[in-house]
Amino acid sequence: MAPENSRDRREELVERCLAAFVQAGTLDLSLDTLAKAARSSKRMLVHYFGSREALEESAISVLEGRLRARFRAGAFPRGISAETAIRTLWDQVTQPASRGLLLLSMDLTRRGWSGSERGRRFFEEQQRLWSEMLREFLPDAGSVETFLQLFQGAALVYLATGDRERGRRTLDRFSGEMLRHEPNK
Amino acid sequence: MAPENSRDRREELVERCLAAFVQAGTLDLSLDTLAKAARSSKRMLVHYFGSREALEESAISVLEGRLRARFRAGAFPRGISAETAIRTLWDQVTQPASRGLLLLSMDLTRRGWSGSERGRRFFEEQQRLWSEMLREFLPDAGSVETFLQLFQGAALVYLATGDRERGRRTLDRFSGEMLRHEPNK
DNA sequence: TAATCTTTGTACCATATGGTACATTGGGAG
DNA sequence: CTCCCAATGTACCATATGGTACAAAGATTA
Repeated sequence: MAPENSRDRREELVERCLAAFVQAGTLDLSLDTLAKAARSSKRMLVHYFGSREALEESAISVLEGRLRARFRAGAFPRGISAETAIRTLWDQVTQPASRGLLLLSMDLTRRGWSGSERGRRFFEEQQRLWSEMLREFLPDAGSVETFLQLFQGAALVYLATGDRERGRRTLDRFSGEMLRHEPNK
Repeated sequence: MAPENSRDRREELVERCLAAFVQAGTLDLSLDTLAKAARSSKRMLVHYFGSREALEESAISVLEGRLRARFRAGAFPRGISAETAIRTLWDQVTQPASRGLLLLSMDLTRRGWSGSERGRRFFEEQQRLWSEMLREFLPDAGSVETFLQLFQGAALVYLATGDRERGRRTLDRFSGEMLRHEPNK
């Protein structure tokens, strides 16, 4: 069913653009490329969003909403062990189908450290999200902090090499450490 | 002393361009910007290197040479503890003066995961370098692998937030774990 | 129906970019 | 001195990019 009013059309366009960004693994698509991928035209993108910047902002907001839903606190069943949660996270994030999403997140993070305030905000929100989600699986704030950094390093290695195993090994090792110090509960 | 022959001039130019890349924290500088930073002209850059791509290749090679010298196996005195070595590495890498170098390395790594074969090669060489350097401080290959990923995640967080402390904390924690399992030697 | 508002295409523009053509200079070799 | 080749500047070109002008075609409303 085709969208009826202008707001619906805008929303449909932003969905399609986000899909294109995810597929490309970056926000760095020209308006023409983007429009083609979204089955629209540069003319219409500018018409509905006013500028490329505004379009990007809309797409990022939608992306953040999705990630919030997917990685919110309580996204995993309460009962499962830290090992299971960690393993599941890694398997999800490094699924081939998720690669675009991971690349796009990394692209935003990179924009953050290259000076983009929006990129920095995105990064900080993801950190917060994951921290809250992990708090119920890991024993203390320090282990959450370590996990986050280890996971990000693992993700970076995965992106650069395509090898899921390196990260899986180190995360398993991390889980093992958890166990050794917190063998119960 | 001014360079005399054509090869010297080329080398001087590549040094200056590398310095510009480091200062910018990325290879993504236009030839004009680059030329200005190198006190030369686009015309001359093309004259000496033939193309932007060749220029980048030269600069990357020089960069790799420097990193090889700085992070080679044996770069640290044999006797020092893993804690000291790790702490020193972190302090060096996150020194404000090193920020451009870190950014540039990350930029190359990103190019690697965005499809650049050269970027991938750069990344793998750095991994190899650091592995060899760390082998004499860490007890086994697994801990080296974990350390590398943790360090890279820490560096990413440092770049995105500017906060050196987060990484310092998790690396100290990692050192502590080492100690707990390998209290002697 | 007439008037108005939204949507859309086509052609265009200004700017940036990597790179080239051409002419000029300047120093060393014969 | 003259010839030649490297070095260099200026102007230029083709392409890509974000964005705009203008006009036409629907759709909506008075």
